[in-house]
Amino acid sequence: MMPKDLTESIENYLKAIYELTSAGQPASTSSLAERLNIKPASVTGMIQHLADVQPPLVEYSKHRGATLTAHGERAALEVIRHHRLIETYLVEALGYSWDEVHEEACRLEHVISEDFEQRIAAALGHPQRDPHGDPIPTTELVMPADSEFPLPALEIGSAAVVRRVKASNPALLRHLKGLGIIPGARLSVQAVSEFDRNLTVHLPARNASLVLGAAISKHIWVDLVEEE
Amino acid sequence: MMPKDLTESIENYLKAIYELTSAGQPASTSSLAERLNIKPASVTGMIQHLADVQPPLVEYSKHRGATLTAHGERAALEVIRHHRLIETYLVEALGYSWDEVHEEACRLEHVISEDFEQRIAAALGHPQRDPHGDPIPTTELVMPADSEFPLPALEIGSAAVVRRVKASNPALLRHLKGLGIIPGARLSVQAVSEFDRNLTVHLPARNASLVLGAAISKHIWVDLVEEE
DNA sequence: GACTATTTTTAGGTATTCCTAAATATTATT
DNA sequence: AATAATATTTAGGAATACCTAAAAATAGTC
Repeated sequence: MMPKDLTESIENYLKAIYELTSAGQPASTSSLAERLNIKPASVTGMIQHLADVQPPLVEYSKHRGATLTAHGERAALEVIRHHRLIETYLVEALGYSWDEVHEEACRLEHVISEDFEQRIAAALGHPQRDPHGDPIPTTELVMPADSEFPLPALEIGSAAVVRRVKASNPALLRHLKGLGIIPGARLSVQAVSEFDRNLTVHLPARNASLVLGAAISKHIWVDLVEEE
Repeated sequence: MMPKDLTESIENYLKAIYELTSAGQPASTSSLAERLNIKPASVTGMIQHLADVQPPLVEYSKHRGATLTAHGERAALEVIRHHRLIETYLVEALGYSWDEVHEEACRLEHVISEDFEQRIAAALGHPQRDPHGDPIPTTELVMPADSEFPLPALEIGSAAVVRRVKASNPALLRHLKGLGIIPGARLSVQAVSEFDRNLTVHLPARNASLVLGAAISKHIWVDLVEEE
């Protein structure tokens, strides 16, 4: 039942494929290459390897991209659970800020034991989301269902709450925290600029409005809230 | 000033050389091979590499073993500091027992950042020894001086205190804890068996005596204490 | 001091994971 | 439907860190 242990490199590929395929499409060679900072030719080689391994970790047909098999998905969720628990632990137990945790978690996620995972999960009270609001897969490796969606899809005037800030760039994260854009923040969209997709966002808690470019707003995921 | 970052493999070699040369002799190819579970031929290759790198990490002359350069020693002490701080953190903050920490620390020691190191050191109150009593190098990478010595060198009848239990085998560590042989334990040697070097050890706290074979006793390091 | 046993080194090889450059397949445009 | 642009794959290579087998050096014994 327990799959062998995978190399750090393979775990990074599986994690990247998981995230890229969450949109419903297979992960293309070039999208993987860009995300992993590896040349496309190398990605092709690794994908072919992951499809050949027994049991196969990905399903692959030439020029058509890769998706995870059930085995591959389990392995990916294991790494994602590690990553998100570690990020949470660094913030909650060691006083890191949310912009400092990504790199550390990226290195630690591949080396911690299942025992370590269980202990920090217990120490944190089995959290359901990490400091960026990303859901933490359960011990049984199920990704919790969520209902949030990217901010650009929010209707003008609807009240929403920030659920996730899907960014790892430390400077961007500090910037957003400075603006009050953190999980739990209430907001609504007042206007959309037709050509550049800039959003004018209102934050009732600060009684302030600000403008977010499309490159930022797509990383902010929100959920609808009842008006009060 | 800051040396490049070393591979996990190189860090393991440097740590092993540090420990093997602490006895005053250069580390031989075969002793390194045995400690690292690597074939001697491979060790020769790596030692030559470590001596050729700029700046050199080891000093090496053929058939005569390896010692660390100042650079190599700094790198080794960095890894050892990581290892011992992590072991301490696992016990103090996450409830591990002293026999469960070695493997976890061996993996984590290579991937934590200096920031992580500083944070756990601060969280622990900058401890001077790890759960096995081994001294933790300072932030400035100085190994604290110590006065302890192996139990077989303790004179019969002298009161001593256990300072270090230099073992990583979990079963042995559990055994010794069961016997009361942990850092801080008072003891004295009542008798030495002439041929097998077995020691009859008395533990005043338990008002009990026990016999330790030479293979165990050499891993127990003690310090003299004033009689009261 | 010669000889044997042991240790160490050299030589050549393997697996992993990346690379570049060239060839090929797909997609978009006219 | 042909062509151009883009994406992907193939082919061949490099670095790291191991391996085995054979050669060479050292150490121990008579």
